[in-house]
Amino acid sequence: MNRSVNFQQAAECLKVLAHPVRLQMVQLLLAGRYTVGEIAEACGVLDNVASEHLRLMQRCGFFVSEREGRRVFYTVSEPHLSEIMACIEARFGVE
Amino acid sequence: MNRSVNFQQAAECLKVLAHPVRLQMVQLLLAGRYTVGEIAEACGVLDNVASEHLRLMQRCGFFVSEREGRRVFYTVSEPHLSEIMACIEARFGVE
DNA sequence: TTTACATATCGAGACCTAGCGATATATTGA
DNA sequence: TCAATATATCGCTAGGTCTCGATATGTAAA
Repeated sequence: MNRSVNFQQAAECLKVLAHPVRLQMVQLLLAGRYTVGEIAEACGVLDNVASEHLRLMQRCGFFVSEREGRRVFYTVSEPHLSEIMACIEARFGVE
Repeated sequence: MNRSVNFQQAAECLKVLAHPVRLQMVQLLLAGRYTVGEIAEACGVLDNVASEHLRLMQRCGFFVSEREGRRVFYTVSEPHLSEIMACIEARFGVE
């Protein structure tokens, strides 16, 4: 038993996930593809703040970005993210 | 869709989980019941450091402690923890 | 080519966290 | 009671994170 886990790397990624705004971004992007402005508005933060959060999420492989004109769209790129979010919803979801 | 989630509370608990030593503690305690000293040794940290990590885990409901004589045993008390750990192992486990 | 728009980056300040040594508390046995 | 063991707490320092306003970059429309 006790499958070998890279705790260091796992902790770094969990730390990125461990922020209320970033969790909200994950839930949003699991449902679709949105621009920085749309994400910022949905999460109630300034555009530059959203941009920095998105950059962190991108750095650890959760999201990818695609520019279209002057907009940049973000999408989920980590396959396990929906599973992890499901666990979080199971524990912290309210009826 | 988009089940309503308490992102604030979820983020706080994830932040507690997001530490390599604490992740290791979770994996250990999912497999059994151990004293502070045993946990500290297994995780390669000083007893007082382990004690502080364990207190954090206890505060957000992941662990509970039971004193027996001069020892204190810790066990997992959060039912979703094994599911969450399974997700983490699926993503960050090495073969 | 100038202007507006969308996003990204920078620098600063406030706040938080990790880990350590020292010390305190609790329990047991001599 | 005194000493030993096991755990918990405290005070400190170093380093990290969050958010903001300001500014920079990239793109398209006028």
